[in-house]
Amino acid sequence: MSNLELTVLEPETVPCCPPLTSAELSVEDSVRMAAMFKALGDPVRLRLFSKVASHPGGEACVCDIQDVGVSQPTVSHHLKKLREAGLLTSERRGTWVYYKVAPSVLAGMSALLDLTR
Amino acid sequence: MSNLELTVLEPETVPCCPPLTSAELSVEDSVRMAAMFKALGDPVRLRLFSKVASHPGGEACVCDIQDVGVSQPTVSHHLKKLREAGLLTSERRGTWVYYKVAPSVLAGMSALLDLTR
DNA sequence: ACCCGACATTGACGAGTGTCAACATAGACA
DNA sequence: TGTCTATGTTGACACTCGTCAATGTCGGGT
Repeated sequence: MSNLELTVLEPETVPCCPPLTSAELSVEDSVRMAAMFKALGDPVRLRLFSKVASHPGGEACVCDIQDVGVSQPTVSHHLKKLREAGLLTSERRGTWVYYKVAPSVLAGMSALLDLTR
Repeated sequence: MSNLELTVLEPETVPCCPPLTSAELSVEDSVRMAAMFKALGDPVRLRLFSKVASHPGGEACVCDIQDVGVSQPTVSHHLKKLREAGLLTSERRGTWVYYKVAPSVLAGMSALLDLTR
């Protein structure tokens, strides 16, 4: 199931946009990128994302990262949002579900904010 | 007046955080950075920010960028949010108010998302 | 078959957000 | 002073969001 979502998001691995300082964002790009920024625009989600990104191997199961001060359903809800935004992918292995970052999308966001060029 | 706000935001020019992939974000940092991501998490705001950032000289008056499909008060409202998030600074020169990007803050966000190191 | 632990979904609620019309303010210029 | 233009503020409204309790689902073990 989560594999299907991953497939859907795959085409977006193409580098999104030139740096913000070099050209004005198109309407469609602004909608797409704003959705990603929005996903990181909540402290709990940003911490969850940070925990996954900094975890050894670049992936973590929910049990490793769910200590963020909110209830388990809320954690699950936020992880779903991050997945839907294309920032995380999930995979079930036995009892646990593992989340990992979607590196190409992150690189796109970084490039968008790059000021050096 | 806007100069006062600029002064308040000045201390945040210190590079915020290590890259997300290298260490887990602290609670306070996640609150602070999430507020910035949140400010860019609306398509209209992201386009306004893009228009300012890509404008020659790195600054633009409202009249240059207000063609984003919403009313003038809404544009003003969004610019205020971007200012409060520390992403833009404003300065009145005669009839027009000029907005420019706060480069150090942007650099901090870019560094946070940097995957190369 | 049963239970238990890991994670997701549903439904509900208060708080926050984006938007506009109406109005206010501040400079420039006659 | 008065008027026009540029921009900000206020108040209201529909809608979205973050959160939790309750419940559901899926796998592993006994």
